[in-house]
Amino acid sequence: MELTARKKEILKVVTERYIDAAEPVSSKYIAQAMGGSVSSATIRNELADLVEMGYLEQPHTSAGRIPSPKGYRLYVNELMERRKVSDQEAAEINSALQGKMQELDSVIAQAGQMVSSIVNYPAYAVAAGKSSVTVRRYDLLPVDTMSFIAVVMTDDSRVKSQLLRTELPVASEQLPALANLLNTHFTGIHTEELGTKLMALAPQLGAELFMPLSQTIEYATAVIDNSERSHVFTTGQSQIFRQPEFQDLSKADGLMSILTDQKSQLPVLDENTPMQILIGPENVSEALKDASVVVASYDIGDNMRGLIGVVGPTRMDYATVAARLSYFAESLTKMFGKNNQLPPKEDDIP
Amino acid sequence: MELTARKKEILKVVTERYIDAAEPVSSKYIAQAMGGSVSSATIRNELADLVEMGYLEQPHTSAGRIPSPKGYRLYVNELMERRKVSDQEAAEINSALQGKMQELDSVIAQAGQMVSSIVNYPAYAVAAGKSSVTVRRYDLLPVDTMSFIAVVMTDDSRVKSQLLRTELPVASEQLPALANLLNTHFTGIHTEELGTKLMALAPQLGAELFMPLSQTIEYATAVIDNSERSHVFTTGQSQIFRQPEFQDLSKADGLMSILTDQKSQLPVLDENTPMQILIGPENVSEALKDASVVVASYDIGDNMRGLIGVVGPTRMDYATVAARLSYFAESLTKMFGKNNQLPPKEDDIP
DNA sequence: TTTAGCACTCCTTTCCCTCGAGTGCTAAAC
DNA sequence: GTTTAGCACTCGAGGGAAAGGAGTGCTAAA
Repeated sequence: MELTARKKEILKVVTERYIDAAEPVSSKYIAQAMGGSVSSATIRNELADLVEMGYLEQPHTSAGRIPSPKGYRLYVNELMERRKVSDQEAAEINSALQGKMQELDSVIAQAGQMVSSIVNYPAYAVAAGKSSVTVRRYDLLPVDTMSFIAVVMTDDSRVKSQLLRTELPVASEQLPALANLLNTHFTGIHTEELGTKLMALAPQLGAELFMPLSQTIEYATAVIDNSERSHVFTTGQSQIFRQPEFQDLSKADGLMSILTDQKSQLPVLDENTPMQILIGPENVSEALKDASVVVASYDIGDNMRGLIGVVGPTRMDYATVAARLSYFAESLTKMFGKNNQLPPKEDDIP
Repeated sequence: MELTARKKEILKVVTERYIDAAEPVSSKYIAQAMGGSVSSATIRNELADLVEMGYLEQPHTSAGRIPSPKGYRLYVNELMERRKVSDQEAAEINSALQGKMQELDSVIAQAGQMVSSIVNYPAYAVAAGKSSVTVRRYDLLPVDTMSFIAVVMTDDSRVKSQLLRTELPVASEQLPALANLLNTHFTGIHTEELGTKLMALAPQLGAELFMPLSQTIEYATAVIDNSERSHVFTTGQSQIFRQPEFQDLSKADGLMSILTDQKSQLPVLDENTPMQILIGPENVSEALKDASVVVASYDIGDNMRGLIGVVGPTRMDYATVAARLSYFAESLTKMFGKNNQLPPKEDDIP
C-alpha cells in the first residue's frame, strides 16, 4: 500500500494532536483539523490503512488512534517542521546562559540543569571526548610551615586546588623545587603510573619532601578520578511526573531508576553527529523502551565534547525539544569558541 | 483529665506501631502488644480519653487511632527511646564518610547526600555561620602571555581557581607584582568595596595591568557570591515516594516543590541548638504542615557551621532519624576537629 | 472514491451491595 | 470505681452491574 500525501498529512495531524493532548485522536477531529474538505468516514478508511501499515495504533477497537514508534519516526524524519527557536525562546535561553558558566569545572552539570529547565523534561549531561585525563601542570603555594595549597591543572583544562596539611614542617623556599619535581616527572602520565613513579623517586627524597609530594600526588589522583567525564549528571527528574503517561508511580519507576541509579544506561551520541532522536524501542536500554531520548553534543574545544540528553515520553514534543536543544548546544559551542578558548597545548611556562 | 502512665504507654505503642505500619492502630493490637494484661475494651476506654485530650486522632468512627501532632510531640519529648546508633549503623555511617570528604568546598552538598542515603528520607544541607565572606589571599600563576590562573582563597577556607584569558599580553614577570597589589588592597573587604577600590586604583595603572586585575576581582566576586552558604542543597527527593502517605502525586506535590523550587522555606536551626525536631504544624512553611523535619548542625570550625535537615512524613521514624543524624553530625564535627583543622587566622605568607 | 447511516464495541463513571475490621455503649462482673 | 464481655453500629474497601458515550467498522448508496 502506498503512503499518499493525504495519509502523511493525517499522520502529522494525529501525531501533533496526540503530543499536545495525550489522548487518542478521533476521525472527527482529524476531518475538522484538515479543514473539513473530507468527511470523518473517509478519514476512518485512511486510518484503517495507516494502522495496517504500522504507523498508527489503536488502544482498543472503539478508540481513536495514536502514533506507533514507526509513526513517530516518520514524523520526526519527514513531517515535523524543523523550526528554529523563536526570538522569545532564544532570549530565554540566552538569559539562562548569561553569567551562569563562570566555573568551567561545572559546565557539564550546569548544562544539564539548564536544559532541563528549558525543555521541561528530565535531562542528563555527560562529558565525551578524551578517554583519559592527565595532569598538565602543578603549582604549590606557601601558606604556613605546616600547610600549602596544591593547584592542579589537567589537560582537559580544569584547574583544581586544595589546602593540604603537612605533618612535618616544610619551608616555603622548598616549594618551588617540589613543584619543579612534580612538573618534570608527574605530568602527562596516567593515574596508575603516578604511584609507581612516586615509589621510584622515594629513596632519593627525605621524609619532609616526600610527604608533601605524596600528598599532592594523592590529591591529583583524586582530581583525575573525580573528573566529570565519568559522571552522568541528571536533573529535572520530577518533570516526568508532569507527564500523564507517568502519573502512575509504577509506570514512572523504570524511568526514575534509570535517571538515578543506572545513569550509565542513558544513551550517548556517536561522534560527528550533532543531534540524535531515539524513539521508544529504538533505545537499547529496556527501561527506555517506552520513552524517547533526544541527545545533542557541544564542543568545549581541544577535543572535549559535552553531551546533553533529554528524556521524555514517546509522546514528547520533538519539534520544540529538538529546536531548543540544538540552539542551546550551538550557543554553548559558540560561547566556548569565543570567550573561553582553551589554553595552548604546549606549556611555555618557565 | 490526667495522663496516667498507662495512657502514656498506650500512646507510645500507638505511635510506634503507626510509624511502622502506616495504618490506624486497633485496640486489639494494643492489648496484645501490652502483654494481654488488659482487654481491648479497657484500651478502648483509654483511647477515647486520649482522643479527647488531643493526643490521638481517629480517621473515621470505625477506624483505629493514629497520633496527632500533639501526640507525636509528647512521644518525641518523653516517650521515645533516645537510642544510640548500633555498631552496625555506626560502621555504615563511618564507611560512608570514609574518603568522601576530600573536597572541602563541597562538604555541605556531600553531607546532604550522605544523610539522605543514611536515613532514607529526602535531606537538605545549607551552611550557617559567618554572614559575609571575604578573600583572604590571591595568587596568580603564569600560563602563557595571554592567560594566567587566578587562585582565590577565602576566609572560610575555600580555595578556588580558574584560568583567565587576557586581551593584552601580560608578561609573567608582572604577575607577582599584581598579586602583591591584590593582596595588599583587596583582601578582607566585602564584595561592594572591591569594585570601588578597583576604580580608585584604576588611574594609577596601565591597561595591561588593569585588565587582568579587574578580571581577577570579577572572578573573586563570583567566588564569594557563589559561596555555598547561599545555596540550599537538596537530595533524595524521590525517597518521599516510598512513603505511603505520598503515593498520591497530588499529596507529594507540595513537598516536592519545597524541595526543589522553594528550598529557602526549609527551616534552619537556632544557634547553640544541636538538633531540633519540627512536627507537622509546628513548621512555619505551609507546605510542611503535613510533614516533619529533623535538623542538626555540625561544626566546620572557625565559626563555620553546617546544617543538615531531613524531611519526611509526620509518621517519620524519629528515633532512628534522630540517632543517625546526630551521630553523623557529631562524626563530621569530630572529623573537622581532628584532620582538617582550619588554617591559621593570620597569614604569615611573605 | 466518498459519504451517510447505523449497529457495535469498549472504556468510564456511577451506583449499589456486600464484607469485615473496628468501634461505642451497656450492663454485668470484679 | 474499674474492667470486661457482648452486641449493634459505622464506615471504608472491593466488586460487580448498569448506564452513558465517544468512536469505530461496515454497508450501501451517491
